Amino acid sequence: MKQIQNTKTHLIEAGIKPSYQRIKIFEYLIENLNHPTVDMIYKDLVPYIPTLSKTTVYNTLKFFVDKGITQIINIENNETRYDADTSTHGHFKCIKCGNIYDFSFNESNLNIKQIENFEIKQTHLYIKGVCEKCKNKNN
Amino acid sequence: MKQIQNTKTHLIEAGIKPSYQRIKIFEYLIENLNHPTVDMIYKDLVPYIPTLSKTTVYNTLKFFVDKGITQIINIENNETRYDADTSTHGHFKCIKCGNIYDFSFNESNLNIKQIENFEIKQTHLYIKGVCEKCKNKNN
DNA sequence: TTCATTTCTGTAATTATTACAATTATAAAA
DNA sequence: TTTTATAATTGTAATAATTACAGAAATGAA
Ligand SMILES: [Mn+2]
Ligand SMILES: [Mn+2]
Ligand SMILES: [Zn+2]
Ligand SMILES: [Zn+2]
Repeated sequence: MKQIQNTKTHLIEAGIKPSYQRIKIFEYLIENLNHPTVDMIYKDLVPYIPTLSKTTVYNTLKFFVDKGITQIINIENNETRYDADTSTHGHFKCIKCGNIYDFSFNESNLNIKQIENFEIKQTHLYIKGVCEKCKNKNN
Repeated sequence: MKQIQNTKTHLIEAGIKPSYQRIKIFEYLIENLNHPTVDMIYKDLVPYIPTLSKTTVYNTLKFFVDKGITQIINIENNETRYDADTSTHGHFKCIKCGNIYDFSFNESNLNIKQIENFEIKQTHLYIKGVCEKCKNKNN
C-alpha cells in the first residue's frame, strides 16, 4: 500500500476539504488498517472529539469512498468495514478470532472466460477460515 | 453446478426434514439462480403459500446454510443474497442493471503467499462493473 | 387419542443506516 | 470588522434488515 505522509495534503489532493473531523477519521483509518466498522471508529474517536456525531462518521466515510480514498469491505453482511488501502487486495477473515488479514493476489491469474467482455470496475476477494495463530492454539 | 433431481430427497440427504415450506423455498432457490434476497423469496412465494411468514424464510435459509445446501452471497452490504449453488464460483454484479452473473475461476491459480499456512474454509470472489448488455446499450 | 417434539407464525425488539432539519464553522464580500 | 453565503457537523427521527421470542400448528410416536 502506498504510504501516506501528510493526511491533510492527501485529502486536498482527493478534492476533500480537510476539516478537523475528516482529518481525524482518515488518520484513524491509516493507523488502524484492521478494517474498522463505523461503530469502532466512532467509539474510538469520540473520547478525543466529544462533539463527534456518528452521522458524521457515516457521511465522511461515504464521502471518502466517493472520492476514492477509502474502500468498503463486505465480508459479513450487517457489518460494513472500511479500508484506506484502496488497492485491489484480498482479505482473510478468521472465523475463530475474527481478525481480518490482508493478502495480495494476482488478478490476471484468474483468467475468467464467462465475463470476458464485461467492464470490470472492482475486484473483491475474501477468504474465510482459521488463521495460523488460531490453528496452532487448538492443538 | 450439480443438478438436483428431487428436492425432497436432496433435503433428506442433507439431514433436513422436508416440510412443505422448506421444499418450496429450496425449489425456489434452484429455479431462481439469480441470487434472490429474503424479500424476493418471500414476495414470490407468499401468493402460493398465503400463511408463509418472513421469519420462516429467514430461519429456513439459515438452516440451509448450516446444513451446507445454500451459500450466502455478500456483495452489497444490507442485502444478503442466497445461492443454492454451493460450489466455489465467482459473481459479477452489474452496476447498471443490477444483475448478478455467475462465473467460474481457478482457485488454485491464486497461490497466495501471505496466508499459506491458514486453513481455508470458503473462498468468495466478486467483481463489480458493467455487463456486456449494458455496455452495448450505452453506445 | 394423547403426548412430546418439531416446525411455523406473528409480533416485538434490535441494529445498521439514512433522511432531514437545525446548528455551527468557514471563508469570501462588503 | 461585520455581513452574508456556503459547507460541514450534529442530533433526532425514520427506515430497513434481521433476530428474539412466545404461542399456534403440524408431525409422529406411544
Ligand atoms: Mn485491506
Ligand atoms: Mn452463484
Ligand atoms: Zn484467528
Ligand atoms: Zn447490466
